[in-house]
Amino acid sequence: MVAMGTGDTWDPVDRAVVAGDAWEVAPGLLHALLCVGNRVGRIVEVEAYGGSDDPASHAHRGRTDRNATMFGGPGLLYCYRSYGIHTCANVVTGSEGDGQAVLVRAVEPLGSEVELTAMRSERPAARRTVELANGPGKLCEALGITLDDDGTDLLDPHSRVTLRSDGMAPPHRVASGPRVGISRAVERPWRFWAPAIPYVSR
DNA sequence: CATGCGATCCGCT
DNA sequence: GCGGATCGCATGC
Repeated sequence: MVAMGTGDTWDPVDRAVVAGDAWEVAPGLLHALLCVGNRVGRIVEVEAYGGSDDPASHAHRGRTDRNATMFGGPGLLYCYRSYGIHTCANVVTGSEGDGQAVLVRAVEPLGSEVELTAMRSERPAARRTVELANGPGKLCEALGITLDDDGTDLLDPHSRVTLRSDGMAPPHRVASGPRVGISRAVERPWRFWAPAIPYVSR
């Protein structure tokens, strides 16, 4: 059985953890907790996106109104609208001005039965718990992350959306492969996931 | 189970 | 105008 508790049961991760390059930070975020109030998801799949040197990154062509948060400094939450419909959530990494971020692609839903019920009601299409948050748009809908949360400091314990750790270490072995849904820089194996976990995407 | 497509936003061509 | 860091439904095997 998983640990139960509210989102503020645990401390936010240290900012130094997310101050490195995205491709180095990303696997270390596996098993961390993405918390929105009492809704909690354990991160089981991520993708790293670099700054101007990464053709697949939103930051590749520099700063715009949409991606400004990517340049705002490590620990911020960068939210963007995908395909006109879905919201995706990223943890900004590196140094201020870099434009690096880690996309959260899937979480294992945790929290109390009350919160799990709330998440299921957000996603009636999910027939099983495994399908609740096994995709970047799905997890935002299940947890209640919207574009209004863009720019949130995930490491401020008082923020509505936070990045925390309950002490569980990242997986001993991390699986990696090409990022999903991109056409450039496909050769970079910057998608990372916890192997043998049923909550990953696709 | 595999493939196709619509929804509909943002940034670049 | 078009191509995405997507998802869910419809269709057809």
